[in-house]
Parts: sequence; C-alpha cells; structure tokens
Amino acid sequence: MNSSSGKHLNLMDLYESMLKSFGSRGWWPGETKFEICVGAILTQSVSWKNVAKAITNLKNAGLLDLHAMYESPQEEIEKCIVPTLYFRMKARKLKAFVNHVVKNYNGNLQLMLEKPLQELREELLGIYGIGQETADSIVLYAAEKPIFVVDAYTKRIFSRIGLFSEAITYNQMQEYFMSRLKPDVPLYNEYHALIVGVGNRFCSNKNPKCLECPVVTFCKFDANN
DNA sequence: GCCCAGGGGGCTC
DNA sequence: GAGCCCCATGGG
Repeated sequence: MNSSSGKHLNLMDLYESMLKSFGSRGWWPGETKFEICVGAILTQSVSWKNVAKAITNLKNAGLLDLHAMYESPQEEIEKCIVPTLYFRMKARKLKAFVNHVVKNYNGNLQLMLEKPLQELREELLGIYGIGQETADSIVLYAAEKPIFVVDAYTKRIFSRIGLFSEAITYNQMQEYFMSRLKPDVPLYNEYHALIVGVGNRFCSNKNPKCLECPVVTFCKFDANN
C-alpha cells in the first residue's frame, strides 16, 4: 500500500510505529495552562532544553503566574528568559499575551481557552508575537481542542521522504494531516510530540542522520513489504 | 571561532 | 503573497 515516495503513506500506521519505538512522550511539559502558553511562546526557534531553564527561572522569580507577570516590569521577565534566544522580543510577546488576557478576560485564562476552536485560534493570532504554530500549540495543548500542530521538523522529515515539497506552506501541511486523521486531541497531541522527538534526534539540519530516522526506516520497510 | 536552532514581525515590491 | 532582514543565546 505504502511506497518509498510516501504518496500513499498511512498516517495511523506511521503513528503506531513511532509510538512503539519512542513510547508516549507525555506532552506538553507544563504544570498549568499558563505554563503551557508561556512555553509555547518561549520555544519559538529554540530547543526545549533552553526553555526549561527559562521556565525554572520564571518559577523561582515567582513570575510563572499570569497576574505576577502582568505586574512585573518587562526587564525582570527578560532576565529570566535570557537562555531562550531573542529574550527581549519574547519578553515583549509574553507581556502582550498577559495584557490581552487581563484586558479581555479580567485575567481569567480559562475563560479565553473555553472559546470555540476557530474563534480562539483567530483571537490568538491577533496577539503580538503569536503566529500559527504558537496559536495552534496553545489551542491543542492548553485549550485541548483538536488542531494539528506542524513545524519545521514536520516539513523537514516529510520532505525527505518525498511527501512534501520544500515550498509547502504551514496551512497545507496542517490540512494534509487533518484531512487524514480524525479530530482527536490525544492523537494530535502525541503525533506532534513524536514528530518533534524524531526531529530532535535524527533530523537536525547540520547533522542529518536520515538513514536512522524512524520515519524513513518505516517507509523503506513498508516499501519492501 | 563559526554555524545554526521546534518562529514571528515588519518591511519592500 | 513572496522574499528578505531582524531578533541575539548557547551548544556542537
């Protein structure tokens, strides 16, 4: 059924295969909804390792709380998130996020997250510093509504097996997955987490271990069947 | 010392 | 809408 070109790749089979080799990744790392939102902004263009340091710093400074962050000077936030790259920009983004929730929901994040999926997504996209991937991460992992999150790893991995063109857009990738998978929060959660796990280990641009990549292995194995 | 990373904004044409 | 620069640390 499947081929090495990936044209008929069965996404559920691939999912089961990755889950079998990696196990459940237990995403998103974060104790509260607010922490998930903060992590989604901080992880822009940077690996999670650096985000974890910043989260710890924020926690120790008592700033991992919506109201505390709202009251805090931007410079205090900057100090905590230096490891996450572009820390001044990101402090500004965090401020924009908490300002939005305070202004429109009296600081009640849950109230915002309860809005219908598309409405919430559009609203998030209107906040400074929140683009498609960040908005979708918040919708899926904090609001727990079924939207499929794609990213640079998704593009890299699936273009390597010939499934996507390098020029594919975010929306096209998202549509690819959502038109083939049932809208299921735990499935979307784990699927994205597994892709990131594979990407981290096997698909860095600098040292691409393509041949060891479980997705590539899966496709070849399947082609030989 | 050099390169580049799980993104997004802002500008130009 | 595509193409390009900016942000600005830390790990390999």
